[in-house]
Amino acid sequence: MTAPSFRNWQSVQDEVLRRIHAREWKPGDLIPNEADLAIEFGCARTTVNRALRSLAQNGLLDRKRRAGTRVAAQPVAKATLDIAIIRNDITDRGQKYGYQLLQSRTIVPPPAISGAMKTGAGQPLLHVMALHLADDAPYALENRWINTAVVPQALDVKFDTSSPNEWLLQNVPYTNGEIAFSAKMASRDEADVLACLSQSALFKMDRLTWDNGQSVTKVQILFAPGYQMRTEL
Amino acid sequence: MTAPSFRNWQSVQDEVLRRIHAREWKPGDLIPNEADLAIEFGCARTTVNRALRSLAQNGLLDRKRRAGTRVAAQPVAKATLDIAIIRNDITDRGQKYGYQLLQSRTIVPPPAISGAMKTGAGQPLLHVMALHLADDAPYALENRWINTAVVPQALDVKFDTSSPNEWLLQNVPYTNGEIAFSAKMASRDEADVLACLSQSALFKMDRLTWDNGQSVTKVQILFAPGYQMRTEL
DNA sequence: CATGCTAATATGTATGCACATAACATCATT
DNA sequence: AATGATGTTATGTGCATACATATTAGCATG
Repeated sequence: MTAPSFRNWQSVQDEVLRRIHAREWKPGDLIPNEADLAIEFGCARTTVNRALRSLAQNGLLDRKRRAGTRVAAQPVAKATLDIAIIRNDITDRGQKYGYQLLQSRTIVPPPAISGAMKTGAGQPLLHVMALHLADDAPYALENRWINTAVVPQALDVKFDTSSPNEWLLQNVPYTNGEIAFSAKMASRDEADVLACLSQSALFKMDRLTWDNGQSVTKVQILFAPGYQMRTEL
Repeated sequence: MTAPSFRNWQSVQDEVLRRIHAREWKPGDLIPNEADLAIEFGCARTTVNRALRSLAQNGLLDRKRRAGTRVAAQPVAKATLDIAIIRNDITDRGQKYGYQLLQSRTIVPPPAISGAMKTGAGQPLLHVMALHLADDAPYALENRWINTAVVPQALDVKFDTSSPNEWLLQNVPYTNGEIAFSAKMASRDEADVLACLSQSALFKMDRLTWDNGQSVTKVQILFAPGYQMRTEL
Protein backbone atom coordinates (compact mmCIF):
# COMPACT_ATOMS: atom_id res chain seq x y z
CA MET A 1 0.00 0.00 0.00
CA THR A 2 1.46 3.29 -1.00
CA ALA A 3 1.29 6.16 1.45
CA PRO A 4 -1.09 8.70 -0.05
CA SER A 5 1.01 11.55 1.35
CA PHE A 6 -0.94 14.45 2.75
CA ARG A 7 1.33 17.37 2.47
CA ASN A 8 -0.59 20.30 3.89
CA TRP A 9 -2.57 20.70 7.06
CA GLN A 10 -5.84 21.19 5.21
CA SER A 11 -5.63 17.84 3.53
CA VAL A 12 -4.62 16.22 6.79
CA GLN A 13 -7.67 17.81 8.36
CA ASP A 14 -9.85 16.58 5.53
CA GLU A 15 -8.56 13.05 5.92
CA VAL A 16 -9.12 13.08 9.66
CA LEU A 17 -12.61 14.45 9.10
CA ARG A 18 -13.25 11.71 6.57
CA ARG A 19 -12.25 9.05 9.06
CA ILE A 20 -14.50 10.54 11.70
CA HIS A 21 -17.46 10.71 9.35
CA ALA A 22 -16.77 7.27 7.99
CA ARG A 23 -16.69 6.11 11.61
CA GLU A 24 -13.26 4.56 11.20
CA TRP A 25 -12.64 6.60 14.32
CA LYS A 26 -15.78 6.55 16.42
CA PRO A 27 -16.87 9.08 19.02
CA GLY A 28 -14.83 8.51 22.14
CA ASP A 29 -12.06 6.67 20.32
CA LEU A 30 -8.47 7.48 20.99
CA ILE A 31 -6.74 8.27 17.73
CA PRO A 32 -3.06 7.69 16.95
CA ASN A 33 -0.69 10.26 18.33
CA GLU A 34 0.71 13.10 16.28
CA ALA A 35 4.04 11.49 15.66
CA ASP A 36 2.50 8.32 14.25
CA LEU A 37 0.05 10.23 12.12
CA ALA A 38 2.88 12.36 10.79
CA ILE A 39 4.67 9.21 9.67
CA GLU A 40 1.52 7.76 8.15
CA PHE A 41 0.67 10.96 6.32
CA GLY A 42 4.23 11.59 5.26
CA CYS A 43 4.44 15.07 6.75
CA ALA A 44 5.89 16.83 9.77
CA ARG A 45 4.36 16.54 13.20
CA THR A 46 3.81 20.29 13.17
CA THR A 47 1.47 19.88 10.24
CA VAL A 48 -0.55 17.18 11.96
CA ASN A 49 -0.62 19.35 15.06
CA ARG A 50 -2.04 22.25 13.13
CA ALA A 51 -4.79 20.10 11.63
CA LEU A 52 -5.77 18.47 14.90
CA ARG A 53 -5.62 21.72 16.82
CA SER A 54 -8.02 23.26 14.37
CA LEU A 55 -10.43 20.35 14.65
CA ALA A 56 -10.24 20.51 18.42
CA GLN A 57 -11.13 24.17 18.30
CA ASN A 58 -14.20 23.25 16.29
CA GLY A 59 -15.18 20.80 18.97
CA LEU A 60 -14.68 17.63 16.95
CA LEU A 61 -11.72 16.39 18.91
CA ASP A 62 -10.79 16.42 22.56
CA ARG A 63 -7.11 16.74 23.25
CA LYS A 64 -5.25 16.37 26.50
CA ARG A 65 -1.58 16.30 27.16
CA ARG A 66 -0.20 12.90 27.76
CA ALA A 67 -3.72 11.44 27.50
CA GLY A 68 -3.83 11.82 23.74
CA THR A 69 -6.48 12.88 21.27
CA ARG A 70 -9.92 11.39 21.05
CA VAL A 71 -12.95 11.95 18.88
CA ALA A 72 -15.43 14.07 20.80
CA ALA A 73 -18.01 11.76 22.32
CA GLN A 74 -20.63 14.41 22.14
CA PRO A 75 -19.77 16.75 19.37
CA VAL A 76 -20.83 20.04 20.87
CA ALA A 77 -21.88 21.97 17.84
CA LYS A 78 -20.22 25.32 17.92
CA ALA A 79 -22.14 27.90 16.01
CA THR A 80 -20.29 31.10 15.36
CA LEU A 81 -22.57 34.04 15.03
CA ASP A 82 -21.44 37.21 13.43
CA ILE A 83 -23.01 40.02 15.36
CA ALA A 84 -22.73 42.66 12.71
CA ILE A 85 -23.64 46.28 12.82
CA ILE A 86 -27.35 46.41 12.12
CA ARG A 87 -26.87 48.69 9.14
CA ASN A 88 -24.69 46.08 7.48
CA ASP A 89 -27.10 43.33 8.36
CA ILE A 90 -29.69 45.16 6.34
CA THR A 91 -27.65 46.43 3.42
CA ASP A 92 -26.01 43.03 3.00
CA ARG A 93 -29.43 41.70 2.15
CA GLY A 94 -29.86 44.40 -0.43
CA GLN A 95 -32.39 46.37 1.56
CA LYS A 96 -32.40 50.09 2.22
CA TYR A 97 -31.26 51.07 5.67
CA GLY A 98 -33.15 53.68 7.61
CA TYR A 99 -32.65 55.14 11.04
CA GLN A 100 -34.74 57.12 13.44
CA LEU A 101 -33.84 58.49 16.86
CA LEU A 102 -36.68 58.15 19.31
CA GLN A 103 -35.24 59.50 22.51
CA SER A 104 -31.96 60.55 24.06
CA ARG A 105 -31.46 61.79 27.58
CA THR A 106 -29.34 61.45 30.66
CA ILE A 107 -30.98 59.65 33.51
CA VAL A 108 -30.30 58.01 36.76
CA PRO A 109 -31.39 54.52 35.92
CA PRO A 110 -33.59 52.28 37.94
CA PRO A 111 -31.69 49.87 40.18
CA ALA A 112 -32.27 46.93 37.89
CA ILE A 113 -30.15 48.41 35.16
CA SER A 114 -27.35 49.90 37.20
CA GLY A 115 -27.31 46.58 39.01
CA ALA A 116 -26.73 44.65 35.82
CA MET A 117 -24.09 47.14 34.79
CA LYS A 118 -22.57 47.21 38.24
CA THR A 119 -22.26 50.97 38.20
CA GLY A 120 -22.62 53.07 41.28
CA ALA A 121 -26.24 53.44 42.29
CA GLY A 122 -26.48 57.18 41.67
CA GLN A 123 -24.39 57.11 38.53
CA PRO A 124 -26.11 58.88 35.64
CA LEU A 125 -26.35 56.98 32.39
CA LEU A 126 -27.11 58.19 28.91
CA HIS A 127 -30.23 56.51 27.66
CA VAL A 128 -30.93 56.30 23.95
CA MET A 129 -33.79 54.70 22.09
CA ALA A 130 -33.60 54.34 18.34
CA LEU A 131 -35.30 52.53 15.55
CA HIS A 132 -33.63 50.75 12.66
CA LEU A 133 -35.57 50.36 9.45
CA ALA A 134 -35.19 48.07 6.46
CA ASP A 135 -36.85 49.29 3.28
CA ASP A 136 -38.77 51.77 5.42
CA ALA A 137 -40.27 49.05 7.58
CA PRO A 138 -39.36 48.84 11.28
CA TYR A 139 -36.61 46.31 11.71
CA ALA A 140 -35.22 46.58 15.21
CA LEU A 141 -35.68 48.70 18.30
CA GLU A 142 -32.46 49.63 20.08
CA ASN A 143 -32.70 50.49 23.74
CA ARG A 144 -29.37 51.51 25.12
CA TRP A 145 -27.66 52.75 28.27
CA ILE A 146 -24.19 54.22 28.12
CA ASN A 147 -21.93 54.70 31.09
CA THR A 148 -21.01 58.38 30.90
CA ALA A 149 -18.28 57.95 33.45
CA VAL A 150 -16.40 55.71 31.02
CA VAL A 151 -17.53 57.26 27.75
CA PRO A 152 -17.99 60.98 28.40
CA GLN A 153 -17.63 61.75 24.67
CA ALA A 154 -20.99 60.09 24.16
CA LEU A 155 -22.64 63.09 25.78
CA ASP A 156 -21.53 65.28 22.87
CA VAL A 157 -22.84 62.94 20.22
CA LYS A 158 -26.23 63.56 18.73
CA PHE A 159 -27.50 60.17 17.78
CA ASP A 160 -29.87 61.67 15.27
CA THR A 161 -28.28 60.34 12.08
CA SER A 162 -26.39 57.26 13.12
CA SER A 163 -27.13 54.82 15.87
CA PRO A 164 -25.30 54.30 19.14
CA ASN A 165 -24.77 50.78 17.85
CA GLU A 166 -22.46 52.06 15.16
CA TRP A 167 -20.91 54.92 17.04
CA LEU A 168 -19.89 52.80 19.99
CA LEU A 169 -18.56 49.94 17.92
CA GLN A 170 -16.38 52.30 15.95
CA ASN A 171 -15.29 54.62 18.72
CA VAL A 172 -15.23 52.80 21.99
CA PRO A 173 -13.00 49.87 22.70
CA TYR A 174 -14.02 47.06 24.97
CA THR A 175 -12.27 44.07 26.37
CA ASN A 176 -15.10 41.68 26.97
CA GLY A 177 -18.80 41.30 27.22
CA GLU A 178 -21.71 38.96 27.15
CA ILE A 179 -24.66 38.40 24.92
CA ALA A 180 -27.95 36.73 25.62
CA PHE A 181 -30.72 35.88 23.20
CA SER A 182 -34.29 35.27 24.15
CA ALA A 183 -37.89 35.76 23.12
CA LYS A 184 -40.16 38.45 24.46
CA MET A 185 -43.78 39.32 24.01
CA ALA A 186 -44.24 42.78 22.56
CA SER A 187 -45.58 45.37 24.97
CA ARG A 188 -48.09 47.84 23.67
CA ASP A 189 -45.46 50.54 23.19
CA GLU A 190 -43.01 48.22 21.53
CA ALA A 191 -45.65 46.91 19.20
CA ASP A 192 -46.49 50.47 18.35
CA VAL A 193 -42.95 51.39 17.39
CA LEU A 194 -42.28 48.15 15.54
CA ALA A 195 -45.60 48.34 13.73
CA CYS A 196 -46.71 44.92 14.78
CA LEU A 197 -49.45 43.45 16.87
CA SER A 198 -49.23 43.79 20.59
CA GLN A 199 -48.24 40.43 22.11
CA SER A 200 -46.24 39.46 19.04
CA ALA A 201 -43.27 37.23 19.77
CA LEU A 202 -40.10 39.26 19.35
CA PHE A 203 -36.53 38.10 19.12
CA LYS A 204 -34.47 39.87 21.72
CA MET A 205 -30.74 40.38 22.08
CA ASP A 206 -29.19 41.69 25.28
CA ARG A 207 -25.64 42.77 25.29
CA LEU A 208 -23.38 44.03 28.02
CA THR A 209 -19.85 45.18 27.31
CA TRP A 210 -16.93 46.01 29.56
CA ASP A 211 -13.57 47.60 29.23
CA ASN A 212 -11.04 46.52 31.79
CA GLY A 213 -13.60 45.90 34.48
CA GLN A 214 -15.65 49.01 33.85
CA SER A 215 -19.02 48.61 32.26
CA VAL A 216 -19.32 50.50 29.01
CA THR A 217 -22.79 49.93 27.75
CA LYS A 218 -25.87 47.81 28.00
CA VAL A 219 -28.20 47.38 25.10
CA GLN A 220 -31.39 45.56 24.36
CA ILE A 221 -32.36 45.09 20.77
CA LEU A 222 -35.85 43.94 19.89
CA PHE A 223 -36.28 42.67 16.37
CA ALA A 224 -39.50 42.97 14.46
CA PRO A 225 -41.50 39.75 14.01
CA GLY A 226 -40.06 37.44 11.40
CA TYR A 227 -36.46 38.11 12.27
CA GLN A 228 -34.17 35.11 12.12
CA MET A 229 -30.59 34.79 13.20
CA ARG A 230 -28.91 32.22 11.01
CA THR A 231 -25.55 30.52 10.79
CA GLU A 232 -23.82 27.59 9.20
CA LEU A 233 -22.51 24.70 11.24
CA MET B 1 13.67 51.95 26.49
CA THR B 2 14.39 48.29 26.85
CA ALA B 3 12.59 45.88 24.58
CA PRO B 4 10.11 44.12 26.85
CA SER B 5 10.54 40.83 24.96
CA PHE B 6 7.34 38.91 24.41
CA ARG B 7 8.37 35.34 24.17
CA ASN B 8 5.20 33.39 23.60
CA TRP B 9 2.32 33.92 21.22
CA GLN B 10 -0.16 34.55 24.00
CA SER B 11 1.79 37.50 25.33
CA VAL B 12 2.26 38.83 21.82
CA GLN B 13 -1.48 38.54 21.36
CA ASP B 14 -2.08 40.33 24.65
CA GLU B 15 0.24 43.15 23.67
CA VAL B 16 -1.43 43.55 20.28
CA LEU B 17 -4.82 43.53 21.97
CA ARG B 18 -3.60 46.14 24.41
CA ARG B 19 -2.52 48.40 21.58
CA ILE B 20 -5.85 48.00 19.87
CA HIS B 21 -7.76 48.77 23.02
CA ALA B 22 -5.48 51.66 23.88
CA ARG B 23 -6.11 52.91 20.35
CA GLU B 24 -2.42 53.07 19.58
CA TRP B 25 -3.58 51.14 16.56
CA LYS B 26 -6.97 52.45 15.54
CA PRO B 27 -9.67 50.67 13.56
CA GLY B 28 -8.64 50.65 9.94
CA ASP B 29 -4.97 51.23 10.69
CA LEU B 30 -2.31 49.20 8.99
CA ILE B 31 -0.09 47.64 11.60
CA PRO B 32 3.59 46.76 11.17
CA ASN B 33 4.32 43.59 9.28
CA GLU B 34 5.11 40.31 10.95
CA ALA B 35 8.83 40.54 10.42
CA ASP B 36 9.08 43.97 12.05
CA LEU B 37 6.88 42.98 14.95
CA ALA B 38 9.00 39.88 15.45
CA ILE B 39 12.07 42.08 15.79
CA GLU B 40 10.32 44.49 18.11
CA PHE B 41 8.97 41.72 20.30
CA GLY B 42 12.18 39.78 20.23
CA CYS B 43 10.63 36.56 18.98
CA ALA B 44 10.33 34.56 15.78
CA ARG B 45 8.01 35.59 12.98
CA THR B 46 6.18 32.28 13.46
CA THR B 47 5.18 33.40 16.91
CA VAL B 48 3.85 36.74 15.72
CA ASN B 49 2.03 34.93 12.93
CA ARG B 50 0.34 32.64 15.40
CA ALA B 51 -0.83 35.56 17.50
CA LEU B 52 -2.11 37.63 14.61
CA ARG B 53 -3.75 34.67 12.94
CA SER B 54 -5.67 33.97 16.09
CA LEU B 55 -6.79 37.58 16.40
CA ALA B 56 -7.85 37.59 12.76
CA GLN B 57 -9.95 34.52 13.38
CA ASN B 58 -11.67 36.38 16.18
CA GLY B 59 -12.47 39.18 13.80
CA LEU B 60 -10.23 41.81 15.36
CA LEU B 61 -7.79 41.98 12.51
CA ASP B 62 -8.11 41.82 8.77
CA ARG B 63 -5.21 40.23 6.97
CA LYS B 64 -4.42 40.07 3.30
CA ARG B 65 -1.38 38.86 1.55
CA ARG B 66 0.91 41.54 0.37
CA ALA B 67 -1.59 44.17 1.59
CA GLY B 68 -0.67 43.63 5.21
CA THR B 69 -2.63 43.46 8.44
CA ARG B 70 -5.03 46.09 9.64
CA VAL B 71 -7.23 46.55 12.65
CA ALA B 72 -10.78 45.62 11.74
CA ALA B 73 -12.67 48.80 10.96
CA GLN B 74 -15.86 47.34 12.20
CA PRO B 75 -15.10 44.68 14.70
CA VAL B 76 -17.70 42.11 13.86
CA ALA B 77 -18.32 40.54 17.18
CA LYS B 78 -18.14 36.83 16.76
CA ALA B 79 -20.10 35.01 19.37
CA THR B 80 -19.53 31.30 19.55
CA LEU B 81 -22.47 29.41 20.85
CA ASP B 82 -22.14 25.94 22.17
CA ILE B 83 -25.17 24.05 21.07
CA ALA B 84 -25.05 21.32 23.63
CA ILE B 85 -27.20 18.30 24.06
CA ILE B 86 -30.26 19.47 25.92
CA ARG B 87 -29.70 17.01 28.73
CA ASN B 88 -26.31 18.55 29.44
CA ASP B 89 -27.70 22.02 29.22
CA ILE B 90 -29.99 21.13 32.07
CA THR B 91 -27.72 19.03 34.24
CA ASP B 92 -24.92 21.57 33.89
CA ARG B 93 -27.14 24.01 35.71
CA GLY B 94 -27.67 21.50 38.47
CA GLN B 95 -31.24 20.69 37.52
CA LYS B 96 -32.81 17.29 37.15
CA TYR B 97 -33.30 16.17 33.59
CA GLY B 98 -36.53 14.55 32.54
CA TYR B 99 -37.72 13.21 29.21
CA GLN B 100 -41.05 12.29 27.76
CA LEU B 101 -41.87 10.91 24.31
CA LEU B 102 -45.01 12.43 22.90
CA GLN B 103 -45.29 10.84 19.50
CA SER B 104 -43.29 8.76 17.06
CA ARG B 105 -44.44 7.63 13.65
CA THR B 106 -43.46 7.35 10.04
CA ILE B 107 -45.15 9.78 7.75
CA VAL B 108 -44.98 11.26 4.35
CA PRO B 109 -44.40 14.84 5.29
CA PRO B 110 -46.13 17.87 3.93
CA PRO B 111 -44.34 19.54 1.04
CA ALA B 112 -43.00 22.36 3.20
CA ILE B 113 -40.82 20.04 5.19
CA SER B 114 -39.59 17.77 2.45
CA GLY B 115 -38.91 20.93 0.51
CA ALA B 116 -36.68 22.33 3.21
CA MET B 117 -34.96 18.98 3.51
CA LYS B 118 -34.78 18.58 -0.24
CA THR B 119 -35.84 14.96 -0.03
CA GLY B 120 -37.90 13.32 -2.70
CA ALA B 121 -41.53 14.36 -2.48
CA GLY B 122 -42.91 10.96 -1.60
CA GLN B 123 -40.05 10.09 0.73
CA PRO B 124 -41.28 8.90 4.10
CA LEU B 125 -39.76 10.54 7.14
CA LEU B 126 -39.75 9.50 10.75
CA HIS B 127 -41.46 12.11 12.82
CA VAL B 128 -40.80 12.33 16.55
CA MET B 129 -42.11 14.74 19.11
CA ALA B 130 -40.62 14.78 22.56
CA LEU B 131 -40.54 16.91 25.65
CA HIS B 132 -37.48 17.76 27.72
CA LEU B 133 -38.01 18.63 31.36
CA ALA B 134 -35.89 20.45 33.92
CA ASP B 135 -36.77 19.72 37.54
CA ASP B 136 -40.03 18.23 36.27
CA ALA B 137 -41.04 21.45 34.55
CA PRO B 138 -41.37 21.54 30.77
CA TYR B 139 -38.19 22.93 29.29
CA ALA B 140 -38.19 22.38 25.57
CA LEU B 141 -40.35 20.77 22.93
CA GLU B 142 -38.46 18.84 20.27
CA ASN B 143 -40.17 18.37 16.94
CA ARG B 144 -38.08 16.27 14.63
CA TRP B 145 -38.05 14.68 11.20
CA ILE B 146 -35.50 12.05 10.32
CA ASN B 147 -34.66 10.98 6.79
CA THR B 148 -35.14 7.22 6.91
CA ALA B 149 -33.40 6.78 3.59
CA VAL B 150 -30.17 8.00 5.13
CA VAL B 151 -30.67 6.77 8.69
CA PRO B 152 -32.67 3.53 8.45
CA GLN B 153 -31.43 2.46 11.90
CA ALA B 154 -33.56 5.20 13.39
CA LEU B 155 -36.64 3.11 12.57
CA ASP B 156 -35.53 0.50 15.09
CA VAL B 157 -34.96 2.97 17.88
CA LYS B 158 -37.67 3.54 20.41
CA PHE B 159 -37.25 7.07 21.50
CA ASP B 160 -39.05 6.41 24.74
CA THR B 161 -36.17 6.87 27.15
CA SER B 162 -33.72 9.09 25.38
CA SER B 163 -34.35 11.79 22.84
CA PRO B 164 -33.60 11.81 19.13
CA ASN B 165 -31.44 14.81 19.96
CA GLU B 166 -29.04 12.61 21.85
CA TRP B 167 -29.33 9.52 19.74
CA LEU B 168 -28.60 11.29 16.50
CA LEU B 169 -25.73 13.31 17.84
CA GLN B 170 -24.07 10.20 19.16
CA ASN B 171 -24.84 7.84 16.33
CA VAL B 172 -25.18 9.72 13.10
CA PRO B 173 -22.38 11.69 11.54
CA TYR B 174 -22.96 14.81 9.54
CA THR B 175 -20.80 17.02 7.46
CA ASN B 176 -22.59 20.32 7.66
CA GLY B 177 -25.79 22.04 8.58
CA GLU B 178 -27.45 25.26 9.43
CA ILE B 179 -29.09 26.74 12.48
CA ALA B 180 -31.58 29.52 12.77
CA PHE B 181 -32.91 31.16 15.89
CA SER B 182 -36.11 33.11 16.11
CA ALA B 183 -39.10 33.91 18.27
CA LYS B 184 -42.49 32.32 17.92
CA MET B 185 -45.83 32.81 19.56
CA ALA B 186 -47.03 29.66 21.30
CA SER B 187 -49.93 27.91 19.61
CA ARG B 188 -52.60 26.44 21.82
CA ASP B 189 -51.13 22.94 21.57
CA GLU B 190 -47.62 24.11 22.21
CA ALA B 191 -48.68 26.15 25.20
CA ASP B 192 -50.45 23.09 26.48
CA VAL B 193 -47.39 20.89 26.30
CA LEU B 194 -45.02 23.52 27.64
CA ALA B 195 -47.42 24.44 30.43
CA CYS B 196 -47.46 28.10 29.59
CA LEU B 197 -50.00 30.59 28.40
CA SER B 198 -51.11 30.44 24.83
CA GLN B 199 -49.52 33.29 22.87
CA SER B 200 -46.42 33.25 25.06
CA ALA B 201 -43.25 34.30 23.27
CA LEU B 202 -41.09 31.22 22.76
CA PHE B 203 -37.46 30.99 21.76
CA LYS B 204 -37.16 28.76 18.73
CA MET B 205 -34.21 26.93 17.24
CA ASP B 206 -34.37 25.34 13.81
CA ARG B 207 -31.66 23.05 12.72
CA LEU B 208 -31.03 21.22 9.48
CA THR B 209 -28.15 18.80 9.10
CA TRP B 210 -26.60 17.12 6.08
CA ASP B 211 -24.14 14.41 5.41
CA ASN B 212 -22.38 14.64 2.10
CA GLY B 213 -25.26 16.34 0.36
CA GLN B 214 -27.97 14.12 1.81
CA SER B 215 -30.26 15.65 4.35
CA VAL B 216 -30.16 13.80 7.64
CA THR B 217 -32.59 15.48 9.93
CA LYS B 218 -34.57 18.61 10.55
CA VAL B 219 -35.52 19.68 14.01
CA GLN B 220 -37.42 22.48 15.61
CA ILE B 221 -36.94 23.07 19.29
CA LEU B 222 -39.28 25.35 21.19
CA PHE B 223 -38.05 26.48 24.57
CA ALA B 224 -40.36 27.27 27.42
CA PRO B 225 -40.76 30.95 28.29
CA GLY B 226 -37.83 32.42 30.14
CA TYR B 227 -35.21 30.53 28.20
CA GLN B 228 -32.05 32.46 27.43
CA MET B 229 -29.15 31.50 25.24
CA ARG B 230 -26.03 33.13 26.58
CA THR B 231 -22.43 33.48 25.59
CA GLU B 232 -19.31 35.48 26.35
CA LEU B 233 -17.78 37.81 23.84
C1' DC C 1 -4.25 55.07 -22.91
C1' DA C 2 -5.12 50.41 -22.12
C1' DT C 3 -3.06 46.10 -21.42
C1' DG C 4 -0.09 42.79 -19.90
C1' DC C 5 4.40 41.29 -18.02
C1' DT C 6 7.52 41.40 -14.09
C1' DA C 7 9.35 42.28 -9.76
C1' DA C 8 8.65 43.25 -5.02
C1' DT C 9 6.41 42.26 -0.74
C1' DA C 10 3.53 40.54 3.09
C1' DT C 11 1.22 36.77 4.56
C1' DG C 12 0.66 31.53 4.46
C1' DT C 13 2.61 27.33 5.37
C1' DA C 14 5.88 23.21 5.71
C1' DT C 15 9.89 21.27 8.15
C1' DG C 16 13.30 19.68 11.68
C1' DC C 17 14.57 20.50 15.92
C1' DA C 18 14.33 21.62 20.79
C1' DC C 19 12.34 22.17 25.04
C1' DA C 20 8.05 23.05 28.10
C1' DT C 21 4.26 21.12 30.43
C1' DA C 22 0.39 18.34 31.87
C1' DA C 23 -1.08 13.95 33.14
C1' DC C 24 -0.64 9.42 33.87
C1' DA C 25 2.04 5.13 35.46
C1' DT C 26 5.10 3.10 38.34
C1' DC C 27 7.46 2.18 42.21
C1' DA C 28 9.22 3.23 46.83
C1' DT C 29 8.20 4.77 51.34
C1' DT C 30 5.46 5.30 55.29
C1' DA D 1 -3.35 0.77 51.58
C1' DA D 2 -2.39 5.65 51.36
C1' DT D 3 1.10 8.88 50.09
C1' DG D 4 4.61 10.83 47.59
C1' DA D 5 8.66 10.96 44.44
C1' DT D 6 10.02 9.95 39.79
C1' DG D 7 9.87 8.87 35.10
C1' DT D 8 7.41 8.49 30.77
C1' DT D 9 4.60 10.13 27.26
C1' DA D 10 1.69 13.01 24.24
C1' DT D 11 0.56 17.44 23.35
C1' DG D 12 1.96 22.52 23.35
C1' DT D 13 4.98 25.77 21.77
C1' DG D 14 9.16 28.38 20.00
C1' DC D 15 12.65 29.00 16.44
C1' DA D 16 15.26 29.28 11.98
C1' DT D 17 14.66 28.42 7.51
C1' DA D 18 12.67 27.75 3.16
C1' DC D 19 9.41 28.05 -0.20
C1' DA D 20 4.38 29.10 -1.83
C1' DT D 21 1.04 32.41 -3.15
C1' DA D 22 -1.74 36.45 -3.49
C1' DT D 23 -1.60 41.14 -4.46
C1' DT D 24 0.21 45.30 -5.59
C1' DA D 25 3.27 48.63 -7.99
C1' DG D 26 5.81 49.75 -11.68
C1' DC D 27 7.33 49.25 -16.18
C1' DA D 28 7.01 48.05 -20.93
C1' DT D 29 4.55 47.24 -24.94
C1' DG D 30 0.89 47.56 -28.23
